[in-house]
Amino acid sequence: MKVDVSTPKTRRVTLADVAAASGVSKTAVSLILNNRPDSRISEQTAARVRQTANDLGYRPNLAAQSLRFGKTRTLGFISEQVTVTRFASGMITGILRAAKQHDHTVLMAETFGEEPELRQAIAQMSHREVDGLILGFMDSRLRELPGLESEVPVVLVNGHDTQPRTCIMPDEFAAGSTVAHRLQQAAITRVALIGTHRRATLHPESYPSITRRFAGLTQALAAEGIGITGQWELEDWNPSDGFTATRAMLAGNQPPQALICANDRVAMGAYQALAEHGLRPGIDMPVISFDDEDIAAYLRPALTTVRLPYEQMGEKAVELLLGGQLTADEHLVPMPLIERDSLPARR
Amino acid sequence: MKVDVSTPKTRRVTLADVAAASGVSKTAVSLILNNRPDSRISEQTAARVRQTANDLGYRPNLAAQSLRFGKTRTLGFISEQVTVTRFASGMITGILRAAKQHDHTVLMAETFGEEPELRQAIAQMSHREVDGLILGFMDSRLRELPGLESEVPVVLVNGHDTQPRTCIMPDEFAAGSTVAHRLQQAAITRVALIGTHRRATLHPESYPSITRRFAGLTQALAAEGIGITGQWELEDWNPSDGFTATRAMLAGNQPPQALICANDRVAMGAYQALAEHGLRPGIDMPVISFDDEDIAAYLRPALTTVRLPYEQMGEKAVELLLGGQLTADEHLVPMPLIERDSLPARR
DNA sequence: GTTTGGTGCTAAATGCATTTAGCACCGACT
DNA sequence: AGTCGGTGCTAAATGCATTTAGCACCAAAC
Repeated sequence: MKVDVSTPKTRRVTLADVAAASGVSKTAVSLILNNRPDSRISEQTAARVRQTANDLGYRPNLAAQSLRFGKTRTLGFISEQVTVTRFASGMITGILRAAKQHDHTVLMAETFGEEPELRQAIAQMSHREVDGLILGFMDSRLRELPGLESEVPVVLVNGHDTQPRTCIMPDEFAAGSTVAHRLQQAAITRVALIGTHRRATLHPESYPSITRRFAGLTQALAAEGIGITGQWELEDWNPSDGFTATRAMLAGNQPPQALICANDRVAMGAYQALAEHGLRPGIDMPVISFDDEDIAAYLRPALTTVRLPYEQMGEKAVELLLGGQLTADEHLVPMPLIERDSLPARR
Repeated sequence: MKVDVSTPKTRRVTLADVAAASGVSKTAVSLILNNRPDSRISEQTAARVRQTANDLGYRPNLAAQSLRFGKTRTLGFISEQVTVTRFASGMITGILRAAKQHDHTVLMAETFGEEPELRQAIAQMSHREVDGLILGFMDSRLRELPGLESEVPVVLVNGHDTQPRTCIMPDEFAAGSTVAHRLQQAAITRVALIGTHRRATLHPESYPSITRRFAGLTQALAAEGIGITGQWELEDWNPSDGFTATRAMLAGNQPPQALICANDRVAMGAYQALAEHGLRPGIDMPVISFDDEDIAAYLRPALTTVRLPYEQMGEKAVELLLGGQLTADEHLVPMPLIERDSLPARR
């Protein structure tokens, strides 16, 4: 059964239609429907026109409005990798929610991590005359943004430009304190750091997030009087890396009282290595981590971790863009501790 | 240091500018730049105009074009839950990729699973005059779509309407055969099914995907001569559910030779229960599953699973929308088997 | 009586690209 | 000489909402 469900256009109702139907000029209708303050239209006429507009189901044509105003009530979101993890999703959710609040819609593009794609997406978006542009990155590498000479206001989320530019970052440094303080409360005095980042260690200025995460951690641990038994440098932060590192750590002769994992995936690998060693994560060996990906809740015991607040970051980006004056500041968003079951209760 | 990076608009280059700069009429410029076939403009003039347009960096104003054509070269994507899992992300990626190929951009909205939000999003999008609408659902419940009397062509991804409507579904039934056949190749003759779905069993017509998944499975297993030692009904399909069910299964007296898990999260729970029982997943107990979420690759041993092809489904949605005649058919997209390490090699 | 000030409304211009209808000119043919 | 058919181009209309400038009318004020 082939049913054609493509639909022939019925002509839409225009301002002129409403004007004709209510016997006034287009001007009058426009003034009335937009509630222009000093329009001096009689309340009678106004009521009649409003009624007619309503009956006819009139909605102003957005293309026409855009043409007049040079504004589209649209925001562009260009993301490096939507595909990867829950991160971009959180960002999208925050952006969508905030945009809706401001009666804006969101145009999406993805660069798949490629620079030409990024350039093209930026061109595409400014061509579409978005009122603001949000660039979301997945790792916070410093970068030079191509093709951004255009006139669109821009906010970077989770990344920096070599130019001064408005950007939004998670407060990784403070997160270090959060973790150290929490460990101190659990009366832990010796920890192992599973997973520093090789490239970040080599080029700290290129990986501000990771660098701050560990700087905050080291400083706060020292302040709380917690010793570091060792730290393992990794190329990547996937479960298999965490597994290898933890295994190596366990083969050493300096057993820590708890594990700080670079992120949740590393923690997952740590769980696997601990299990292999007959150690129960969270009981025989407390674990705390960063990010709060989906898997954090899936692990057994569920992982206590410091959340990357992507949703709030997305919201904030919209607020800044639509809220008026954009200044080239860096905005830090706090990272909340998500208490689950991999770290003994405070005492 | 406060640097103002909001940017005052520089007037954009219009067709009239190009016309003036090259000393011809707007008509001529339009004809030339759009390569109108029988425009009878001399090649000399054309070359000159093209040069000027290029020098000035002229780009046609899309609002003006939309106004004329009533087309926006924009697709709307309304998703039930971007937040949840990699699924919507895969869909987005596919849609974005295909849209770009057709030189369209994508407007996003999210319903957060609420019907009023869905209705509003649909209204919003048709108001924005999108050229097509993609509705993406996360569970494939049959549903009645609100506020869809409008004139926009629509494709549903992973869901059905009570109206005849174009929709795209994963080929769950065939996936059942894939799994059964693969098990047969591994010489397995008795399996346990971890996780049928309570609500889906009660209302099969409301959960076509789940229903088909198990119908395909049951039928194909029978055809391959593989026996089912038992199946566990679950309320939800999260790791904790899989854990509970597998534990119950292990307490029984009919040990299977392999586990078929309802999805990857269930499989993750099954891994945990097996480990608790001293059984090594994939070695002492082969496991196969459905979906191919991120965790499938993270598990140890990595999980062999049948992928939900969301990316292809997103692409297909765009192709159908932009490819001309839309018919109210259901399109099935094959689900590929992703071989990893939780099922012994074929022989 | 006529200037002043409201009041209630409208014509026309604007933003920009596209398209229809058609003008002006030239060479060729009758 | 007059007509026909090209060729090369243009003026004006169109799509739609908003805004500026201003018209027509009436009452009050001088």
